[in-house]
Amino acid sequence: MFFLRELPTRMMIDGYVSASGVGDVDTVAQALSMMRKASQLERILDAYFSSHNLSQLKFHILIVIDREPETDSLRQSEINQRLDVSKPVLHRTVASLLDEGLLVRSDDTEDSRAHRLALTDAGKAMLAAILPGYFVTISDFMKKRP
Amino acid sequence: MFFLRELPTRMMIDGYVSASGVGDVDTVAQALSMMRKASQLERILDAYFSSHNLSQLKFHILIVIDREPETDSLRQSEINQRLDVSKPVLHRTVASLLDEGLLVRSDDTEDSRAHRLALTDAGKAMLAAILPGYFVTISDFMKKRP
DNA sequence: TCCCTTTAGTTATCATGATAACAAAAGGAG
DNA sequence: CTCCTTTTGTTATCATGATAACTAAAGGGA
Repeated sequence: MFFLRELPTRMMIDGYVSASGVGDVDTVAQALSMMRKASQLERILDAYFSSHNLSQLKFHILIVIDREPETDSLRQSEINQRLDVSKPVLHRTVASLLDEGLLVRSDDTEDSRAHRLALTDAGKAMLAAILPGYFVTISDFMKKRP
Repeated sequence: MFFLRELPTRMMIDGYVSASGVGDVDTVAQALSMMRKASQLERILDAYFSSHNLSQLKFHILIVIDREPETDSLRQSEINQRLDVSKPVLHRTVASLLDEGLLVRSDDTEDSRAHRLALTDAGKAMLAAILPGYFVTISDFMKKRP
């Protein structure tokens, strides 16, 4: 999360940077602007997910399973390869999705340590319900803050 | 935080979006790319701050006090006007900075509820020590991922 | 086969974000 | 001045991110 409401002007960055003579002022200004904008959009999306009793991470878990071309289920470790999140957090969040009935777990026939995770009908319905608003929210934000 | 390692292709987005006929595919793809990039940079910066026993928020608190043109101290509420963070989190983090000796607190002569928060010499030294690496880190990242 | 390393998942604990609800002081209308 | 509202700061509690350390199964080489 990037908290600064008012970004530093190029002059301010220059005051900090050129004292040390490192880095490019315009590039830094552009990066700060990107981080601020992304944080604002993240706040808006979090509120949207929250209103559907979901979170960004839960949504991403559902999405990576849903978009898999060959199969309709993934192992936790396979989800981990696709999502940049720690194992314990993924574990806890998957447990929560199982509890809420959006995912089902079945044994993996090839590895007794692992399980396969698939969307339930409720999980598919949740994705279908949430996706249009997700894209509209993003489009609207980008329109207002290009 | 935006977790998806591999962004959806425009075709995939189109598969999701055009089913509902809402939003612009290219705009959404651009927004997702921005969020992913910002999250990656945030991870790198968090690691950098962490190596100095700091955090993004602590850094931003120091910065907004330091860059104030008229005065060398701010109230907690004034910091809150400049940083997009909740009051309790700001309170806790300011307490931590006071504890670490990077900030000092003095009474506010005009409002007995409030206090004024200023950088200590250690706080100024911390900023001076961390800023060059901060800008270099951002510059390097943007160079590698334009 | 036996042993060592790697992989899958889990548990415990901590760090850092949020909201709700509160006290106390300030401020303003009558 | 008195009362009501707003502002400032705080506490309690929860949500969600991380690391460290663990078990159990799989896999691979001598």
